Amino acid sequence: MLFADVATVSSEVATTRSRREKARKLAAVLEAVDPSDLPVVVSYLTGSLPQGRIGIGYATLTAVAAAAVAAPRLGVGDVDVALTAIASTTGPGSGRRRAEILTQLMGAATEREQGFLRDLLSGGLRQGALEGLMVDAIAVAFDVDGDRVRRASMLSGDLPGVAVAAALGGDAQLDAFRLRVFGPILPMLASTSGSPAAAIESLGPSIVEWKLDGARLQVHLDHGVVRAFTRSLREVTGELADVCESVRSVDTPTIVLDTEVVALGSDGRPLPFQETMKRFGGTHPGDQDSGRGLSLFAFDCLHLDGNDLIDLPLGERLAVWSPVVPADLQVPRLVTDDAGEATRFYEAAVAAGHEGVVVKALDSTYRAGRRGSEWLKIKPAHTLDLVVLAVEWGSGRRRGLLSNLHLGAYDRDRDRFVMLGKTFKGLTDEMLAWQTERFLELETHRDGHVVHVRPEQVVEVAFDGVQTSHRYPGGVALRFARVKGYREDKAAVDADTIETVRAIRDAGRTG
DNA sequence: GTTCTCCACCTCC
DNA sequence: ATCGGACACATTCGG
DNA sequence: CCGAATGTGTCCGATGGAGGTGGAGAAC
Repeated sequence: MLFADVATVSSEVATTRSRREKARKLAAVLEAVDPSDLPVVVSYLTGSLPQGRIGIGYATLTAVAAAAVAAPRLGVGDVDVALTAIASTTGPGSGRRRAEILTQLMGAATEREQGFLRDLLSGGLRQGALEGLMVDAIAVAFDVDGDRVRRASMLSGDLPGVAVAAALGGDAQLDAFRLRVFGPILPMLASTSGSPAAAIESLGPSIVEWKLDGARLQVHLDHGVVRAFTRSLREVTGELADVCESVRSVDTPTIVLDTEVVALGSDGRPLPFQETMKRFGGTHPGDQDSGRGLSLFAFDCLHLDGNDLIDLPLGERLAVWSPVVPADLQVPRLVTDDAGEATRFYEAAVAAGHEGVVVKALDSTYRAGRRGSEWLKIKPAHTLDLVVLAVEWGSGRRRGLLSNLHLGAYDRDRDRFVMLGKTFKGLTDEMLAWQTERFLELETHRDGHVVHVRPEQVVEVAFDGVQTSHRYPGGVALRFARVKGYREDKAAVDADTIETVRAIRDAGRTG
């Protein structure tokens, strides 16, 4: 198949609003493509590369200049070969060599193909369709059941492979995708809820468990061999030898556990998230800290000794696996349908320094890869009134609007505002329009795409916590900041100061 | 040539 | 990770 | 009973901070 056909359908999909229509257009291409090109085409049309990251970013892309050809001649396979060559180029001088290969590829592409390649390589493909729509497209193209496609994708994390299976073997082949030990599946995710009481009310009898501020880890044990995978299915067995070792103490031949790993202090209280991450990924030989000092907390089980548990209700899963796993490897939990009890458990978890709780419906199956309402997470939020120091012009669908706010608080010692982070979240279209006008009025000067403003506009910002920062002058940054609303009743002198921010940080340290 | 610093990229949340 | 907007589908409402 | 209004499930896109790795180029 010509690469141009892929680029063309991408731009058609981008201008189509209806999701069903997008899926139909994608399906038409899938039907036409040779099975040998199918995985690559599925990958490109979901905005990803089969090679994964290949070391080409915005800087390289903008530096590459090549005249476009008039008539398409690149095959999908040609592009794949070129990108594979780029991905496999490493070592001294590799940056230049990668740019050369990219220039050649661009020089063989039409204008439209160049644009598609640029979007694809920069990760900025915006066609309003990614994996979700591709699942539907595969179902339409090969006349198979959409739910089976979705399930196969979640169980394998390999949508291109699923497409090939659907094309060659139909529903029967899709059903062959099963949970396998050492074949990680996409983890189930949680939606957000406002309070434990609200969560219990909507879910009924539930498990309420600590939400730990660490990293998700899916651990597979089979006859003494342990392998571990992150939320995105990256294997981290080698980085977490100690954690894997601790799972070997589970006294059963074969088990797949859904867990969280977190760094705990000597007092048992959790250390900051940054500390957990530091202990991940240490690939330096002899690094004392790497992989050490992480505690594992299992909260679910996907497979036990030949039996897949994911289609059992949560309560039955728990009854099966809980007796098998040592108590000190299990997350603290409560089974209840009482809102008051759940609330007290949540408050205790927060007081112990944890993020909050997750409330899970006792009768829910394990929906791999889905973010359903059967799991609800609750964490406390802080709120501050901060001052906008600057705003960045938005891109994509926010082009032409001032979008990303630089947030600051007054620092008495330095007699100036210090920046605490940025946010673009929580803004409605109406607020975006308003703030674009407002901040252009307050503009003092520009620096690239940053518009600096007089520090006068107060904004109410919610955030999950304060983290230590080496980027910002106050030494602190807000985690997951989002706008709650503009405070037109407040002047900058009425806003919160850096002292308040530090107080929140210190309160979090000691509980 | 070796070391140091910066930047781009990537992945956790 | 968070959030708002958009679309598809199910359910309820107004007549 | 029908079409409109409303609610729910999902997906998509726009971007946040920390920290680690590896390459490029400057400093020595």
